[in-house]
Amino acid sequence: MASRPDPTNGEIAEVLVELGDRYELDGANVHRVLAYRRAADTIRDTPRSVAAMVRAGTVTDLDGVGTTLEEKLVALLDTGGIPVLEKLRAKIPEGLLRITKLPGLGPKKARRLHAELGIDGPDALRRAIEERRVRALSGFGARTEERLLEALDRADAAAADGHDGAERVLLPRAREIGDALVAELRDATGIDPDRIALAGSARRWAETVHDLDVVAGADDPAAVVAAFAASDLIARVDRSGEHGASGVTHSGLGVDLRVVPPDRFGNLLQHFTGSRAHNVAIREAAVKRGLRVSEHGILDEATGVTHRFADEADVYAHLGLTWVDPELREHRGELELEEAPRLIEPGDLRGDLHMHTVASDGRATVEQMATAARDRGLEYVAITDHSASHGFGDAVSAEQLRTLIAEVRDVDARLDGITVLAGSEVNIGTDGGLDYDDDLLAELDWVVASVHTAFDRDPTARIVAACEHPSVDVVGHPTGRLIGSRAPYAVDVEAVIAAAARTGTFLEINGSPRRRDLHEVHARAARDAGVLLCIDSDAHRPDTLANTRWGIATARRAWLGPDDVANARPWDELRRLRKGGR
DNA sequence: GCCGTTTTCGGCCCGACTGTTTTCAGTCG
Repeated sequence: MASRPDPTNGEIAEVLVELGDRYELDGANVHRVLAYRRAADTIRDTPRSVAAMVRAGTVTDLDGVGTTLEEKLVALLDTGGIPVLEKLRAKIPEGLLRITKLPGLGPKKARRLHAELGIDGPDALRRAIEERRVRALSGFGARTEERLLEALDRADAAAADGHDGAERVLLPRAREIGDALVAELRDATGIDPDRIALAGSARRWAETVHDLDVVAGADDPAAVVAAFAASDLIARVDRSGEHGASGVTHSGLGVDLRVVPPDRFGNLLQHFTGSRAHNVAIREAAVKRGLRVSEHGILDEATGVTHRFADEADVYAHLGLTWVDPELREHRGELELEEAPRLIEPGDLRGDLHMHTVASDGRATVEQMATAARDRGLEYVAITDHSASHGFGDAVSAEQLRTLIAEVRDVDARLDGITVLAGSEVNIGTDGGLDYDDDLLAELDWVVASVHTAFDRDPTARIVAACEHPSVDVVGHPTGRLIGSRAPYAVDVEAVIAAAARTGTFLEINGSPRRRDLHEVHARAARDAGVLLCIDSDAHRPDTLANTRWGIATARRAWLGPDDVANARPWDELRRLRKGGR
């Protein structure tokens, strides 16, 4: 019998989400639906292969995975499907799932539309509204018909534009707008600078942001709301009241503003920073102690007293929890911490070991990159242009690499205040081999090995082979994903981590905001396996040297401290840590 | 469907808003 490849954790999670969605439309108990979604979240966040855990009989070790789900996962692995999912697929039309994505239309209403009017998707819904049949149902009215028709039109328009209308923007764009808005509101109102902040996923430095949350504690909320409405950054205000407003930026990013009296700013900031899973876990734990947590305060049910805090740290203290940095608030064990970990900070980075120059596809010279890096406070950089097989006319032949090495040596000798290292970002070939011969590679101070071609040609074996090479210091962007546009290669990250640990190879956290590769979950697993991580900019111009900030964000979300990061060390220390102590 | 300092059954996080209703269910974040 032909064996099928194991589903990835992401694929397993998708199946469970679909099961939850279809169960919900089938009228299942809401907690059962929630159980599927929670298990999906846990599985998506698990760094090890969940398929392997299922085979080993240990999958119920995961939070929220019990014997029933285990049975379903066994079936998924053995047969490629889950019987009840097939039944639900036959019973619940695909189009019904689609219309629950319309704002204002949830599973309960969709279920009734299906049961009572036979509506099985967007087209049937539109027809029923046009024939005024929807308003005849109890609980529906003319206003609901109007809103649903608008929502259908917007969904069609978004589809015509080639997206699904629920876009997430990359963090740098979101933070640029969010930080500017916060600064503007602060300047316009004279509010205490410690009582206004960007919250939500932007404050957690997530990879992408769905909308911005701005929270404030002010004695005069109306002034903050007025400043928001007057801001040039806000294209349209959709709602406005005495406690806040919501609107849309010129680029279509939604913004929610909430304002409370200063004495409860800490509660508000905690609530809107999230994540949802973090907050749910906090509230569940609090309930067991007779406390009810919300954005308005912490209610002690025994005394009836609501405790409010101006500072977020006091919210955590009152709940008996360790305050942790926002980047950790993803319900990945942070609530069990007895002490907040010292996370890596931008100032901890001493070097940047992945950047390009005009020798390949960069825009600046070796000297310009080195000078810019020095001005940013770095002690050392490695110049790592693409290697001989890169193509695009940007390839660096062996002869050109020798010339480049000489140029780097020259710049290093002339420039004070920074060490400039000769390196390369070497392609890993389809056979796992590298572009330059071993003697030339051995001349380099620093070698990044990356997959840039033939992503479907066994990337795991090729990367593992690169780890075995004595001159390879680090694997660059190990999974090759581009956030929102390209899935990771089918690489077994566990196997790569194991190979890196065994061979003393470092793994990169590429700081390009659309890469952030390794992902935080894998970076954390690598650290736990004893692998050192490199946080690099992959800069192609002087200004993108700043991309290490996004790599730092991923590292912090991976719980990494300075000791876990190779280039948080002085070069003299790091050079001795390279494999073989070269 | 999961889970246990309320422990193998009976619960399971919180509040605002909306539109539909005359007190609330559904949706959303």
